[in-house]
Amino acid sequence: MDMARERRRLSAEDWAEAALQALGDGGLAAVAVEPLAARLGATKGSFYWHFANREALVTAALELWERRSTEATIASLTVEADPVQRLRMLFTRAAGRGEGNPAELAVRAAATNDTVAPVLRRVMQRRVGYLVGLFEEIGFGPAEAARRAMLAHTAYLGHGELETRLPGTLPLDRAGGLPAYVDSVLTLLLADAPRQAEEAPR
Amino acid sequence: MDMARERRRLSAEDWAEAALQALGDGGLAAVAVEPLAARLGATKGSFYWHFANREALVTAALELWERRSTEATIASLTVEADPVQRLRMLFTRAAGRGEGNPAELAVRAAATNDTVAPVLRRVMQRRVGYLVGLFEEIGFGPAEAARRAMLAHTAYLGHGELETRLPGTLPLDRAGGLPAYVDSVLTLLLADAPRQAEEAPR
DNA sequence: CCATGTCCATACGCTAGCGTACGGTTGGCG
DNA sequence: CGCCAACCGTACGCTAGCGTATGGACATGG
Repeated sequence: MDMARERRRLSAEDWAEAALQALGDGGLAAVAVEPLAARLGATKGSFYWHFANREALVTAALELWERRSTEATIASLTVEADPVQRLRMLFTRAAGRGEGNPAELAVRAAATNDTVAPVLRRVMQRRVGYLVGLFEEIGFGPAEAARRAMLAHTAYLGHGELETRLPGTLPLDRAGGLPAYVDSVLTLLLADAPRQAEEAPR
Repeated sequence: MDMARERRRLSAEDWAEAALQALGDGGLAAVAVEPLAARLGATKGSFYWHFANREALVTAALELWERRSTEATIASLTVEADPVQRLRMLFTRAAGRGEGNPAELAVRAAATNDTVAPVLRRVMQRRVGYLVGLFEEIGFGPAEAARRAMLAHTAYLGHGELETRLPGTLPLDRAGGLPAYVDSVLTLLLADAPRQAEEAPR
């Protein structure tokens, strides 16, 4: 009677992986040593061999998350040359996943935590920076690009929150569904797009 | 030597008020009986006279929050007749407060909690519903109004999150500041408005 | 084949916070 | 005044989770 639960020894990565999983499932509070140990079929003895304390585990999980978020964004980046199409891809991907991005939501929900805050800040600044570049590439001037990037980003944040936390709150059923919404948002974000180079704010 | 801490007896409202305060300050986890008792200069004996358990306290605090959020929105509503101006007011108020809305952020961060979820859902649905009505009043059809309301709402959510959690992440310094941003967002949200597409003030 | 370093289980102590039991105040009313 | 009910303090038990101590298992090279 060998269960699916294998009996091999655990590495620090195994713990970090499980921690990230738990973070997505139950929030930062769920990144707890003893529950995780039980989930992994091990005990605290194993954990405290690999990590100094709980905070180190949280840090490791966040590192994992940060790396993957960044990689994912970069992956989306390299495919398409046209910035407008890149923007469309980003929005489609962001809005597309059914249940949203639980890990990110958990990280954001724990934004007040001292371990979490700097990681989150880095990720967001990278994102906004990328978006600003995108809008500049499209042809907006620096100021207008920053404003549109910020609108795009905040809309992304709010959307993800609604999608994963309160599904069904979105009034999309009578609004043509998600694709129509993405189209609409993109249209608004690109309203009055200049051909290229600079533009003068109204 | 009479301290500022008065010695009068506490009501359930006092506890609920303190709980709401703690919620804003330290999140849902900070709504804890013993710390609050200490903060109020009382003990658990008092608390468990007024409330059955911690969850009842959380419920009371949320009730307080829900009522006030609703009242605040309604208050903003009754002043101005022009829907475009109402929208502008909403955005200006939302973006204006310096440190944001800590209580709301705490509630949203605790969205997975079973006590919190229904309250949050109600508030958000009311908000979105109001926004949809606003955009319809402006002249958009139901579907388009829903989409723009959703964009407005998600942008509001994301903005509040950034403002209170990660101040300084907003790339507004080189984008003309917050008023310019609000103008820009409003312009985009009202792009191609059917009827009286009048907007321009500075 | 056994010794050493790696990895883990068990057992323990400690803390914060929930909830209960119960006795003591306090204040208004008869 | 005196009494009853509302209100509160104190003490207690309980749980979950952190962190430590220590001995044992297990592989692997000498």
